[in-house]
Amino acid sequence: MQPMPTPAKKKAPPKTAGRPAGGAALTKQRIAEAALAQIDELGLGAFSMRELAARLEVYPATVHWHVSTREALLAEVAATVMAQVAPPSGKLAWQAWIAELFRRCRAAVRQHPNVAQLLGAQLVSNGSLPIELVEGVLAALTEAGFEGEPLLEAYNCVIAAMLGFLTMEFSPLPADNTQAWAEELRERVHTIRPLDHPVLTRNLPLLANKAFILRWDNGSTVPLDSSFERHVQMTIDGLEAFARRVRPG
Amino acid sequence: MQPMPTPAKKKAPPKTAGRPAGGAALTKQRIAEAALAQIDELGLGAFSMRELAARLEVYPATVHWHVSTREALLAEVAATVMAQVAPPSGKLAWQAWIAELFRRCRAAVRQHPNVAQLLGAQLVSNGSLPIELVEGVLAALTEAGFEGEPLLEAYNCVIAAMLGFLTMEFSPLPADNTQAWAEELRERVHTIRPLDHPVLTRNLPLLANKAFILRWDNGSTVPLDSSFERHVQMTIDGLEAFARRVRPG
DNA sequence: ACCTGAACACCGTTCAAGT
DNA sequence: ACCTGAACACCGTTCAAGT
Repeated sequence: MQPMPTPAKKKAPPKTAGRPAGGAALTKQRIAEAALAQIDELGLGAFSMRELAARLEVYPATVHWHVSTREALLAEVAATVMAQVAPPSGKLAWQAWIAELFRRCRAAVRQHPNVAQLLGAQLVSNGSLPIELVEGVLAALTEAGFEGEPLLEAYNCVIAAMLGFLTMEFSPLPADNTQAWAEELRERVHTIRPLDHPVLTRNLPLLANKAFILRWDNGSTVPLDSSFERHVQMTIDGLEAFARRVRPG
Repeated sequence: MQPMPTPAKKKAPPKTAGRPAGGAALTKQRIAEAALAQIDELGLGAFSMRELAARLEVYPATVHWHVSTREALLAEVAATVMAQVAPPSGKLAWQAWIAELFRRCRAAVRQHPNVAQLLGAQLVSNGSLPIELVEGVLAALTEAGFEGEPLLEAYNCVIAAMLGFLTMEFSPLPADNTQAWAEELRERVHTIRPLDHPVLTRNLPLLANKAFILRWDNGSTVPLDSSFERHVQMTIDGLEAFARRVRPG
């Protein structure tokens, strides 16, 4: 089998350079959508610029003409997924607004779980999240009574709580998912020595594959619904306690 | 320049197959250490098995004889970094134990910030964290009065709070760090429209490069010390509120 | 302005063969 | 058991050249 220079996969029409005659010109938007689809299907680990180009039936260099870099494209994808997460402002009390934000954010990530690792674990992607989200959180926290340094701290805690949990809940399995690894971890979890780790041993049925570090499936297969709800509640409780410390009475 | 088959970088001694005569045999441990050093220097994005092999002065295949896969090696590295984070048990009240755990964990990650993204954002690495950490958190939460389903929930909230924050604080910059991106984000942050985002605008000096989503440096350059301390406090306050809900009185 | 065609400098992993 | 030497099947990105 000789190398295949043509990007087209089937019945390759004779291609020529220059802007295509049909209105189907390639745009940054279309590329980001195709990238998201590819990531949804295969995961971020298997995502490649070359295969993306192949699906769009263009040469790899063409994609680069529009997006500059792989990292920038992924940031674009992350931004797309998170575009609509901020609830409308001015309708809810600050506690309810934050709870709503958390839930909407999780809903968005659940539709595209493979982008989760971009959100918290890449500064580029993180930096491309919608500014409405930032403004909304700040407004809610201001309503809660925070200002100055405590406002910064509360804001960071909220964002970390939200994106941090989701990053972990949907963190990807090993690429070579022949379950060999899952079997090994399952084995490891079930052969814990009772005398050294009594609490863990006692609660094993409760924890196995449902608790962080003890999981071999991620949130796509085994969602952590109740833990997430509790996390929302804990975050708000924590914020209220913080507010009381800062502004007593 | 012709291809360089020899792995040795300088004054290549004549190499022969088979176990080396000198006691300097390659081990999984030594490989993991070298990998960690390489990640510390160049970042996870620039880490490669081939360069690792070159530094160890062996062929790439030799590394694979010991570690099976790149992902497994990275999990090993993560485990190494987190090996000693769990505080000794039985000496501290549960609140103090958890606070101590958070701080020790952050101290460990600060020494090797480039492994941060492994901890929360990869199920393999997450699954290889020390079991003492798990047992310790469970013991603390049991002392706090949690059992059954609430114990699972509280545990997940604690782990997510801890690793989630650190994953975000130390999330890596773009690989091609010619500051072009940083300049762009800085620009974006400083040209926010005041009428659309009043709270953000008003607090910009406080937030710029110190708040998530508004940063162009990560925790290695601009540590979020006070926010992290607050996060510890908020987590414990949240847990106490949760405990009160579960076990009133 | 937008795309082709080809090249450059890399990857992780596998495998027969050596000692 | 442990390692060499080479190959396989990929990558992201760049660049001259076309239209």
